[in-house]
Amino acid sequence: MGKRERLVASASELIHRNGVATTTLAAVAQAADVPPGNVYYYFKTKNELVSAVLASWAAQFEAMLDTLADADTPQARLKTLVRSWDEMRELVAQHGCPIGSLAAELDKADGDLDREAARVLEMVVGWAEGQFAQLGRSDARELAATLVAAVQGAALLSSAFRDAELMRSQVRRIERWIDSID
Amino acid sequence: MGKRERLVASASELIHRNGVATTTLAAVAQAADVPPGNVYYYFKTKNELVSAVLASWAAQFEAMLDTLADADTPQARLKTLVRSWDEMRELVAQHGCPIGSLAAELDKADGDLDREAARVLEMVVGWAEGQFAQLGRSDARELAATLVAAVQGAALLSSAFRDAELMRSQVRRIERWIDSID
DNA sequence: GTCTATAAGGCGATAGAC
DNA sequence: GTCTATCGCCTTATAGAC
Repeated sequence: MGKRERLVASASELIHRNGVATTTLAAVAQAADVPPGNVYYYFKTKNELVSAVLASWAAQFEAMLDTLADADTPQARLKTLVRSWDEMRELVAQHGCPIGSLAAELDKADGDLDREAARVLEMVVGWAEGQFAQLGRSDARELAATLVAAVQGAALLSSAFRDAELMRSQVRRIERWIDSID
Repeated sequence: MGKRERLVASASELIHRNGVATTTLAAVAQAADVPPGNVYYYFKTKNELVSAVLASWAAQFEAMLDTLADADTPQARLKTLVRSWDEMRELVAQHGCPIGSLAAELDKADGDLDREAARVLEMVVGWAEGQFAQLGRSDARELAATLVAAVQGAALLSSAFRDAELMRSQVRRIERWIDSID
């Protein structure tokens, strides 16, 4: 793994754990085993590094879409997506949803990183909307928002209460809700 | 309004808008019209100020509970609570739910402010649980988590997409869900 | 092309003046 | 009891050495 790649991976993890504001470039460099201060050779500013982290989450979501293509029905695909938050529930209970908590923090920062974070969330909502549309629902957009909001809200409560089981039970509930839709 | 009170009010607003990490004590002092650096006379540390902000949110929620006592049924009380996020949807679309986004940020900070934030959220979930219990539901805790998660998730998406209507339509949806419970 | 030394600025916090 | 001047630290970013 190249140095630039290692920096993005380290930044992703540290930002998920500590947030953008608290994560220093020195800490990212150390975690990535790169000389401190040298980060600027790969990224002109800290924001550019955060931008690369967001792009990495977007890529990870697109990779997941390939896995999802295996499932035959929209319902099965939606449930597989939702289950991915359950699978990482211990991590979610500790630091929240990586994308959701990052989007929430960047919303309060100035600059336009918040728009990039919104675009990643839009990928998820937009894909879910497509699945509901395949089910013939004219309110597909609202259903997609409901789905993603349920996941994000559960992740927020799960991390606030440090309760991984809350994430689990809410994901199960969302799965039943998906099954109830025709 | 005394200086201490003004400081807490200014801190609440600035933290909601910019987050804890980015909000400086100098900015809080200026907004509260208090000499800069003088904040330390009223609060020994920055964390103590944030703690006072959390206590102020807790007090505001308890004040709302008095209003809620007017409603006759658990359903009516729950819907009135949920509608309060709809009423401040323009603010939510800009900076998210004040309590939810604060809890999310503090979760990533060290110290035990995150536990205080969790306690405020627990007040809300615990109260909702009581309402569902009055409806005779044995799964009252899970229903309460579902309710608060739906609100918090909607607030997160609403602010990420800067879409106040998303908050509105999701609140309406939650109201219909409350009505469907017996 | 890769890395290091250092600068510039801003922050929370303190000590002590009024 | 109230406020001000200032310290010391940390962080991003740059200039220039290897």
